[in-house]
Amino acid sequence: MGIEERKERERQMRRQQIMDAAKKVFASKGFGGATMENIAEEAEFSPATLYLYFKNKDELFASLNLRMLQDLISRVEGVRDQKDLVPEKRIMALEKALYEVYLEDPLNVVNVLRFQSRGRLKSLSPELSGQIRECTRQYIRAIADLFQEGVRQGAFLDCHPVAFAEIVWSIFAGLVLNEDTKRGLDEGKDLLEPTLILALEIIGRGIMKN
Amino acid sequence: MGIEERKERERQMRRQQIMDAAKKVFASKGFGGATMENIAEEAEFSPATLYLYFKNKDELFASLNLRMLQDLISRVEGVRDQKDLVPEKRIMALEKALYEVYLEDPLNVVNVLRFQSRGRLKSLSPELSGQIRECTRQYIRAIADLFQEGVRQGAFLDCHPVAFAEIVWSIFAGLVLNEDTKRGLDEGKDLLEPTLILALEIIGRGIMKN
Amino acid sequence: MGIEERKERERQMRRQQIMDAAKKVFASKGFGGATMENIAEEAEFSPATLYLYFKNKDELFASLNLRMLQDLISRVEGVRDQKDLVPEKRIMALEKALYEVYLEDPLNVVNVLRFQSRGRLKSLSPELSGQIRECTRQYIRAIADLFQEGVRQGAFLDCHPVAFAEIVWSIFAGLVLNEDTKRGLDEGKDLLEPTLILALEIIGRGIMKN
Amino acid sequence: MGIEERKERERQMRRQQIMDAAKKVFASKGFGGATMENIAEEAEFSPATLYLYFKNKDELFASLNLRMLQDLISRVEGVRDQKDLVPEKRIMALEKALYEVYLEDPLNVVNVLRFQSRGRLKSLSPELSGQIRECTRQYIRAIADLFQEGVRQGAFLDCHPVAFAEIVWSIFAGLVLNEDTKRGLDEGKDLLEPTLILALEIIGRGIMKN
DNA sequence: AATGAATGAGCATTCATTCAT
DNA sequence: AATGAATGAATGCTCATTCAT
Repeated sequence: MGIEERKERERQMRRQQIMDAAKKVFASKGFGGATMENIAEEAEFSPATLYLYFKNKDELFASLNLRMLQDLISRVEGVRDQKDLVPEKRIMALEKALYEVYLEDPLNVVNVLRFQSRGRLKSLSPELSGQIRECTRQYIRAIADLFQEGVRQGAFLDCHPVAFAEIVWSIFAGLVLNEDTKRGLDEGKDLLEPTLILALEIIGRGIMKN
Repeated sequence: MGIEERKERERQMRRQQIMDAAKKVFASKGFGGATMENIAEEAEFSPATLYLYFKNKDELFASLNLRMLQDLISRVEGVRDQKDLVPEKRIMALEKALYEVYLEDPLNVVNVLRFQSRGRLKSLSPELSGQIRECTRQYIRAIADLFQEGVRQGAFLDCHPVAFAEIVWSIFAGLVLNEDTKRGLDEGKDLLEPTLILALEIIGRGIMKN
Repeated sequence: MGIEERKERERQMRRQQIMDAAKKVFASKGFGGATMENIAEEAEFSPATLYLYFKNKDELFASLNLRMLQDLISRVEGVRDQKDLVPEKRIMALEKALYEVYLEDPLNVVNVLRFQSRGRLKSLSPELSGQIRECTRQYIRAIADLFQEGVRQGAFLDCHPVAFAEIVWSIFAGLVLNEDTKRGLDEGKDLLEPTLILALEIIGRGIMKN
Repeated sequence: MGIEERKERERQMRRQQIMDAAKKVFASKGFGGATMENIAEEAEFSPATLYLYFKNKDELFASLNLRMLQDLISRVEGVRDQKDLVPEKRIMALEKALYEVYLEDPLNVVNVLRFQSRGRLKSLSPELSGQIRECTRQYIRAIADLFQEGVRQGAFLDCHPVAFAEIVWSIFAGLVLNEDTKRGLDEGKDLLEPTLILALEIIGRGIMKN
């Protein structure tokens, strides 16, 4: 019925509302520093209400991760599927995709990277942590595919595509965290993009067959 | 004189003792999970005693960072100063240096990387955050120098050496964190070194002239 | 008319439904451990609906008490009214009546006994606590009457019948709780009935004239 | 050393202080109604301090139980060991002992009885719950011994002494709870003792041979 | 120098209850 | 009549930190 649908839609909107608030708060205070009350306030709900939509703080945080990962996946898969681009261009398109994910929500990307740590999030439901695991596989897979294609075309050196994907991802993650650390030390301006471009150029050259 | 020195030496020893304990505890429980009492127990001191040697938990943690950073610096500077190696070899020596830092104390490297965030760094005393800033500059500088030398010798493409240094460092950091995350998800085995080698090989090829 | 009656009947049925659910839930989790949501789920209603039939959790619980007390009263009065039995037999019939009340719903008898405490009773609405008071009077009265009759017949010693009634009731209550406690400690088997029989035999002998 | 001893003594005093406060608060609000903060206030400590002396609320409460049970045991064993009394007198001495335990702290006896329920106290350490179990055995054993002695002397009927002990204990517990319930309903005065005396007289007569 | 003792300030989470629909 | 949604108000418990001794 239309009424059922509307209810469900409203429910999703409120969930979204809470996630948006959480994003802001986690971004400004970090996971440990943010309290459920902070988030509730920001979302203009009572703390108890948060628990109607998320089982606990860990799951709320993880849902943010998931959202970011899904965004990442769709962008990276987009690049993977642009089969018409020459390999070099695709590496640059990958750079762009990663950077866009970062731009979407810089602080939260940092948080996700920092907290996606072994066992740090203790009370995740199996489903959620399964989904996160799955997403992680998926974007690594997409990057690997993209690279594999270049190998197939004879453009790239033939090395383990998943390792390669992890390297690309690590550069991204490492640079993002490095940027955050530097700003913690220096209040400098954001130099992520040029460095990321440079990095992927080097990588690109590095795997190009002669 | 002698007596003063001895006292100071003893003081340093106890400091060391505490740092060793802290390293263990932070490594196994993370920063947030570790309590000052846990650390005190491990160090066989009372919690109050810790505060005679470290202003607070953050600074104790940061001191650990510092130790790791100093280790890192000395190793990287060692590589920089081996002027006789050909550029390619030096990049591999750099890889080795980074990996040794990791091996020295994997869990703590992870912790350092995860927690050196904007928010946390700002809460440190000016001296300590100054020292950390200085160390960060120093190892980045050392890597940059090492690379610069290659440029000077005409072996490497001429790009911003500091950016290059950051890229190398980010790969290291990113791979280390990635490894840790993967282990949290999958309990897989440690594949850091081969991936790190591959990464630096690619990077090496990528910056080689012609 | 007929329609009104039907409505009322349906209303009573739903009330009953809720009470049945509550009985189960209180029995398995205790008063403090049971939540209104638990009960609602068991009753297949929404929590809000419970409040259409009971003012609050306390009153819902107390209604259960009342039901048990009414069962108790009718059984005890049944014994009292069996005027043809010789006094000894009537004491044994009383034992049987008490034990049947227990069998009817052991866990709830325990709950009633444990929670009918000063503090809780005072928080009930005057009507409900009045009803409970009345019931308590009634079954004590019935036991007292039963005993009084024995005195009148010259079979029993002449002591305060209400005190006697309270003693009998206390033995029952005490043994039931003791049984429950023991099971909490030892997981032993249910020895209530033989002990209850023994107790009433002793009591019986104790009040028999010579 | 004297200094060690003094410290230990002080520690015990503070523990005692907390237990006294807890006793008051539990007595007036019941277990569920009392908060750790209430107790802390009454004890003139901070809530956190309570946790230096008791692992959690359950254990604090159970420690009170233990104290009461130990008092009970020592009194009942006292009666058991007065071998010179004739059986009837010893039953009355038992009555006195039980009543004294009650007088020592009426409200808490009620609480102990109400909450010594299967599984109600969830987070007890095995030691503590073991001690409680042991105490329960001990006082039942003592009453049983006392009765057994009467059997041996040929004064009492020969029935299962432990069952007998449980009956006596149940009468006591039942009357105490009944008293509390009545006061919840009526604010009447305390009639426990005469009823308890009567009950034990009846019991006494009931088990006397001929 | 070392610490036993104490605590202030928090914080995630729960749940009985209400009310607009 | 029934309920989905929301929440106010608690509360047990933790921990970094201090300080008298």
